[in-house]
Amino acid sequence: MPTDPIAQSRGRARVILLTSALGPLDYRVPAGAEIGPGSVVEVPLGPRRMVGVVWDDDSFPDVETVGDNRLRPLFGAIDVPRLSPQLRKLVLWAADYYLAHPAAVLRMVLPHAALAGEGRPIVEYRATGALPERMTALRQQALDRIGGDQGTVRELAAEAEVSEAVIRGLVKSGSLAPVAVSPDAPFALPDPGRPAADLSPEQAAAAAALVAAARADAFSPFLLDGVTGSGKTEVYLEGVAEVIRRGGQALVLMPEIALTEPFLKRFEARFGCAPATWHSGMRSSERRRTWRAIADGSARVVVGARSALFLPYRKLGVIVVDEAHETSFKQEDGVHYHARDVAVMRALYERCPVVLASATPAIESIVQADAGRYETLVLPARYGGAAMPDIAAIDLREDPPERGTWLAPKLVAALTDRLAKGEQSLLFLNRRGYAPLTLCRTCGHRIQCPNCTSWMVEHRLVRRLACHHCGHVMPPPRECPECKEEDSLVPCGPGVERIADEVAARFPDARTALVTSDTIWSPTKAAEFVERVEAGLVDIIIGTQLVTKGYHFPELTLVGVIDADIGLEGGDLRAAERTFQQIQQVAGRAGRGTKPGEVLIQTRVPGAAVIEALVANDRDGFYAAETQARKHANAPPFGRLAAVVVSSEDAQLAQQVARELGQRAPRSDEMAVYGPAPAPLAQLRGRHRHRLLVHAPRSFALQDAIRAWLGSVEWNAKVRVTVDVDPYSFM
DNA sequence: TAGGACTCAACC
DNA sequence: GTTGAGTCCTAT
Repeated sequence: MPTDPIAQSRGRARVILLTSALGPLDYRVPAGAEIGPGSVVEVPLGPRRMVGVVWDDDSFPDVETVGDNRLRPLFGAIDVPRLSPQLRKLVLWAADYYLAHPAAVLRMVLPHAALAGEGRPIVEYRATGALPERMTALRQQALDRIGGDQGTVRELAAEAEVSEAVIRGLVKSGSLAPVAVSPDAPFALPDPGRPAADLSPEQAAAAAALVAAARADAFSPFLLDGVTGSGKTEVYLEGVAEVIRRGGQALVLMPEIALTEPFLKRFEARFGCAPATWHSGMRSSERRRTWRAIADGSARVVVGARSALFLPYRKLGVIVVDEAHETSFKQEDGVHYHARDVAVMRALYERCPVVLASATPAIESIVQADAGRYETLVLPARYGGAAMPDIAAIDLREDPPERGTWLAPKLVAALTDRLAKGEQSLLFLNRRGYAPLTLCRTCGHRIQCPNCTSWMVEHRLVRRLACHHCGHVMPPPRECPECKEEDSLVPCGPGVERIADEVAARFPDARTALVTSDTIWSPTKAAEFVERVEAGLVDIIIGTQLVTKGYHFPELTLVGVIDADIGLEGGDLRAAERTFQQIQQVAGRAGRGTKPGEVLIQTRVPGAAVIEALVANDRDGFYAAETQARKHANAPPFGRLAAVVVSSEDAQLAQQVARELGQRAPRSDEMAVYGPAPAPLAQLRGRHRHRLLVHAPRSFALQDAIRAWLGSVEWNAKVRVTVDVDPYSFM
C-alpha cells in the first residue's frame, strides 16, 4: 500500500534508523517541530533512543504504513543541517547498487563522531615534558608512543596500547595536561587568488577545460590521463581554484593517507593554507569539527580517503579522484563500494565535474573514455622537460642472485654505481615483513594462522609472526610446533625487511629508509620520511606499494623491482593490469629531475606480455590487448560480475547453505552462476567460506536478480551471506 | 521452583 | 542490533 502523500502534513515522518536490521519506521512528528525529509532525528525504539534520518514520504512504497494509533512521537531533530535530496538519492543508489542496507550507507554519511559530544566539551591531553614521580614500564611506554600527539584519554590509551587508568595516572602526575579544544574552530579559507604554478601549454589547456566545466554547473566526467611526473595535480588544482572562487566545495579523494603528505605541501603552496582532511585515523573531536564544517559549507576543500565521499557537502563543485586506478578505492568490508564509481554517481546527482586522474587508468575508465562518456585530458610529457626512464628486464633465470640473496648482480652493480655518484635508488617489493613463510627444515611443517588459510608472515623488526588477513600475532617459536625440533625453522622468500637486511649487508655505509605500512603509519611519519629523502639523508629506499606513487624525489635515478611476477600469480582477472600499473607507477619515481632515470625489473618470465609492454614503454599496446581480452571473455567492464560469499564458524553449515544457494540459483541464458566452491581463502578470521560467482551481460539487471535469488533461500543465523558487486578481490 | 541457556518475534 | 517474553531444563 503506497504511503498517503499528505501523511507528512498530518504529522507523520518515515525514518531510516542507523540500524541495518530494521526497515523504515514511521513516527509522529510533534506539533510545531520543524522536521522534514533529510532531518536527522532522535527517535524511541522500544526502550532505546536511536538516531535516524527522515526520508521522503513516497519512498519505500512497498513498506506497509502502520496505523496512527501505533505511532510514537519522535524526540526531535539533532542540530545539524538536513541531508540534501542529492545526498539522499546517492544513499539509496549505493544501497541498491551494492545490495546493502540503506542504514549501512547512512552510517557513512553520519559517522558516530559527527553527532557525538553534543553539548559536552571534549577534553584532550598532551605531554607536558614533565616525568611522573613514579615511572613504570607502562607509563614509559605510554609517553614514548604518545610523543607530541594530543587526544582524549580513550584515544591516547588506544594509541599507546595501555589502559585508560595508565593515562589518567599520567594526567594526575602532571605528565599529561589538558589542552583547550575548541571543537568547532573554523577552517582557513583557501585563497584561489594566489599565483598558480607555471603550467605547460598542455597543462594549461587541460586546466582551462576543468575551469570551464566548474563554471557550467553540470555533470561532466573527465579522465585526466598524464604520464607520471606530468603535473596532474597542478592541473586539477586549477579546477579546485575555480570552484572556491564560485563559493563551492571541492573534494579530492586519495587512495591512502600516506599519499596526502606531498599533496598537502603543494596545496598549501597554491592556496596558502591546509585543506580539511578526512580519513580513518582521525580523532573524534577532529572528525566532529570537520563533519560540521563540511555540512555548513565552511570547509571549502576536503582531502580524504574514500569514506569522504559520503559526507554531507553543502555545495559540492568538483570531485577529484587522484590515482583513480588504485584498487584501494574498493571497500572490501561493510558496503562493498568502489569510490571511483560512487564519485561519478555523486557528481551526477550534484551536477558537477568529476576528474579521474591517473598515469595508468583502469581499463574500466579507458573504455568509458573511448566510448565518449568521459572527456579525456591528456598530458603526454613530463613537466619541465624531464625524460621518461629507461626500463629493462633482468631475467632471473639467466642472471640469478647468489643463493640466499634476492638482488641480481646487474641490480647490485646499478646500486653501486648510484651510491658512487651520490644519487638515490628505490627498491620495490610489494610484500610486507621479513619472510612470507616459515618452514621447518626437519619435518616440512609450515606455520599457518589458526584462524585463516594463510601463512604467518615473519616481522623481524617487531619480533613477531603476523597474519595479514586477521591480524593474529605470535612470538616466533624457537622449536617447530609440529616435530619439536629446535632451531629447525627457516624463513622462506623475501619481504621488504629481508631486502633491507641484504642491502645493509652489501652496502654497510649506505643510508636506507624502509617504507611499509609498518613503518609509515601516520601522516607525521610520512612527512618525516619525505623530509629525510629530500634533505639527501637517504641513499636507498626499500618499500612496498606505499612508495609507488605520489612522491617526487628529483635525485632518485634508479628503481629496482625485486619481483615483478608476484602479482601475476593466482589468475586474477586484473592481474596483468595491476602489475602493469604498479610497475609503471614505481618506475615513474625514477628520473623526475634533470638526471635520467633507469628502471630494472627482476622477473622469471621476461616474455610475459606485461613485462614486454613495460620494457617497450608500449602503454597503448598493452591497454589495447588487455581491453580486447576482456571484451572477448565478456569480463568487466563488458560484462558484469558479482561474488556471493557464504561464511560461518560452522564449516558444515557454511557448505550446506552455499550448496543450497547453488541449487536455487536462477538459470537463464543471460545470467550464469558458478560454484559454490571453497573460497581461495577457505578460512578467514575463523569463518569457513564458500564462494559463488555471478556473471551477466552489461545490460542485465544483476541486482534485482540477486535480490530475488537470495530472498528465496533461508539460512541459519550463524551463516553470513555477503554480496560483492563488481568484485576486485577474488579471495 | 528459582534461575540459566536458548529461541524468537517485535521494535513504528 | 537489542530487548523482553516464552520455553525447556537442571540444581536445590
